[in-house]
Amino acid sequence: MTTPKAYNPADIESKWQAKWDADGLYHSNIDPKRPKHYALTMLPYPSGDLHIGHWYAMTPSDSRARYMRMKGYNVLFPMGFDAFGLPAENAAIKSGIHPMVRTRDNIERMRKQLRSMGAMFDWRREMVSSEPEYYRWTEWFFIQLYKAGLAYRKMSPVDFCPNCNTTLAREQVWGDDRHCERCGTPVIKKDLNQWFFKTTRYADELLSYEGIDWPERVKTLQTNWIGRSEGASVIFKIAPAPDSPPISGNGGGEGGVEVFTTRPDTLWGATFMVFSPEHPLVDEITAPEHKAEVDAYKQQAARQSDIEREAVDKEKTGVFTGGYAINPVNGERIPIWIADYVLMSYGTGAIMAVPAHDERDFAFARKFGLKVIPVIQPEDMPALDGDTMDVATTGAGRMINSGPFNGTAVTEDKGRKNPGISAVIDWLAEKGIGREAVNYRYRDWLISRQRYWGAPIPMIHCETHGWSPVPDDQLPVTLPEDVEWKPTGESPLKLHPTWKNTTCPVCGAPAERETDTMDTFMCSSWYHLRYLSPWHDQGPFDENEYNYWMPVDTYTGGIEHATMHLLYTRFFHKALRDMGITEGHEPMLQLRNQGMVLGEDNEKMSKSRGNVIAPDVLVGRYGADTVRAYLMFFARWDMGAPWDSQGIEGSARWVRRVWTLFTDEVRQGAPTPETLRNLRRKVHQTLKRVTRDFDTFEFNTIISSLMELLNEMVRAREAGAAGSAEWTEAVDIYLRMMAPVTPHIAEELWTNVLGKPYSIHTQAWPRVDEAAAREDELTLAVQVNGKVRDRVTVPADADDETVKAAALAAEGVVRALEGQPPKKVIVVKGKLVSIVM
RNA sequence: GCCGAAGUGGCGGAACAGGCAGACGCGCACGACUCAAAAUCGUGUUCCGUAAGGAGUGUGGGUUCGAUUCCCACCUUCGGCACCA
Repeated sequence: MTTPKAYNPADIESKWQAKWDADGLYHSNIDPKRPKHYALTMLPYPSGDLHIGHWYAMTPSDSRARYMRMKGYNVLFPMGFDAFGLPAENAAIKSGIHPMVRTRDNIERMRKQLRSMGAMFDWRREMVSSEPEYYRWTEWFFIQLYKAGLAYRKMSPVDFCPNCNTTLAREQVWGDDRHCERCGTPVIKKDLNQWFFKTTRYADELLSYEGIDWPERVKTLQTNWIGRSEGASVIFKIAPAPDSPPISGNGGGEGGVEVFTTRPDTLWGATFMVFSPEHPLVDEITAPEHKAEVDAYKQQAARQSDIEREAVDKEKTGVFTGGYAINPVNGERIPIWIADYVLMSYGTGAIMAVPAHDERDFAFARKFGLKVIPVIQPEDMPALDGDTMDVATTGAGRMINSGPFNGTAVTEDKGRKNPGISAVIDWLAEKGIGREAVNYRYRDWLISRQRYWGAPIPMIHCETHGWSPVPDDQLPVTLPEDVEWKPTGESPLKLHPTWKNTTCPVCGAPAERETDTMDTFMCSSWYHLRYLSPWHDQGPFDENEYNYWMPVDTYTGGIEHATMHLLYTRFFHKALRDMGITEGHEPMLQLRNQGMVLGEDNEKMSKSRGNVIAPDVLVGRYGADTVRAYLMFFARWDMGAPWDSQGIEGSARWVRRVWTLFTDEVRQGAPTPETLRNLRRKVHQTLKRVTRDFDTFEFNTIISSLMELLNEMVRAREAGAAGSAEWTEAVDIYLRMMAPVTPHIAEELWTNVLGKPYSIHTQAWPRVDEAAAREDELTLAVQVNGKVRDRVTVPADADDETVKAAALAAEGVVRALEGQPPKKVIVVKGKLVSIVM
């Protein structure tokens, strides 16, 4: 036994961290005898310093991983770094420090900070995405996707600063006028040939969440992001101008343009077409007298961001091209306009406009005086008149002005479930004008980046043989260190004098490497696989490790990744599954998201606002255990909350009071049986709640339950309970419950102060004694006409008649009844009695 | 504008089958210990009211013996965004 001493977190924490490390206490190894639990938390970008937000994400995740370990699972809880990306390259441009040097320095600092957390990370399994041992396999995965036919090249516009001569990320384009963050020059669009993955091939499968326990919120976000809609694809022929050459067409054969619509039942009401200003046919269809106007409109549309173009309350704009199309269902000649509310990136970039039954088309038609023809008559409305109607109707009704379909019922349903739509689709197919079609908002994944600090795209281009993947035995294609990363308008790798020169894998002739690098989301799509065996050099992972640990059982991280990262990693897993590399349909079975810690001013934390909370400072002042406890306590984990630097005092007090209670000299007293019974009951009730809350990720109530039990124990100790068997049990269970939350002080009290066998972190989670947790008697509220008038205490097993009698005899009830007999008495077992007068 | 989440004391939050609103903590007030302060400990703390009592979970309705919880309408805040054809 150690003599009582003051609580000194700095000493305790560094001592135990060193010992756990030396003993390999947190090494996770395959053990077929135990059930496994792969707990994964989103890996940080090595920005330089650990942020309180990292702690908020990671420490509750660590606590839960520790809890699972005590429950008997063989737990894997790894950590690594998502180390490629823009900030390191920007810093290099500004300061001249090589991205690799900066990244390695930052990682070194963050590793230290992460260790101060006292988490159960198995550091032998650390991965760093910017090291060749890792990105060798990122490249290898690219090649597998390429070989599976999932990678292709396509022209695609990027934001470009003509002054800095560089491609800009969305975050580098500032302001309403869309200028370059660095120099203020207005940004332009530049078309580049880039690599894509066919994520859309998996769109339908990604819409199924079968077998995974993910928050509804995330599933809804992903579903909306994929945006599946059912309808029809219809070809509109372009009406040739009297003396112009024939029109080339766009996917619709000779002289036709393809359009997707969810409302083929309204085709007879299509009185004009609208093309996106970027549509490839615009120049061809534009009549000479409209050319100047069309070109001017195209220019101003290109200057806007998608978000501006998509703003709902914006006044509709557009110009007439002078061209006409033929409505295929009735042969009408209809004008073609261009407008920025039609986006090239959605559907086919051209729409048929039905102003009578679409709000945007209606606003557009009214503004520009275009024809409105109603074709769906709602049942309970007076006959619609295209000239006088003042709002588009979008609901159900019967088809009118629609040739063979007049009288057909149209419901509110979408797609084939709607009889009107279904009938028209069949008719279109029969006539060869259109077909049933499904459209997605989801787009293929653009992975090319005109950057240095990323994984090279392992492709070689030969004049004769086109693109070939780099042969496996030449992987990885490593980044050269001697590059010019100052912006030049080209990928830095392209400017390197020799790096891009290689030979064609097919013919051996001189050839060039791809000089773009990969999107960092590519690196983070498979990092959970690298953790399994970062030492493995025969493949991305060791199959034995995969077979034991995968899939990820619990994935924790921020909600902001709901649509990008979490969809990419699901796509990745499914694509690899189809190549036989992974198994199962989903990589992560359970997902839980934490909310955001805001600054004390209730704003998002940022350096520029000066409201950033540094965990290092807090650890220095209070110790890691207190910071961990406070982060679990101060807000609902899935909600987050503004930081409160006074509130942490409460957690600090709790930790100190535990220390005092367990290190004070034990003075044996003469406790009453009731004191001991009450203590035991509280202990097991608390255990029950804490167990449930760990299971459901409700961390804040774990801490408050532990605080409550501490208060009870302080009272019991004053009543002489210390030294009793009940007290010994209470202390034992208390420390086990505390261990996942505050691992250092729990270990110190367990091993050093109480002299129990090292380590507390290898102990089993205690079992609830239901009999001990049960209440002997209950205090019930008695309501008269819904108002609490008194309380009665009855044995827990009292029958309803006994309870009723006690309630009616209670003083406050008698007074409220004023001598009148109750109309009804309701006894709610264990809760209350409700009397109706 | 649409989608999602949320509105409970001075503050963070609790209430987990519709059943005692405000657990736990912060802050505050008073007290003990101190020459004093800090730390620690104790008591109190939703609002109105001296009290009895009354009101009260964003607002207005509804269902119910009983609603923070369920239903309808609305308001506000936060997050995301697609004028999605």
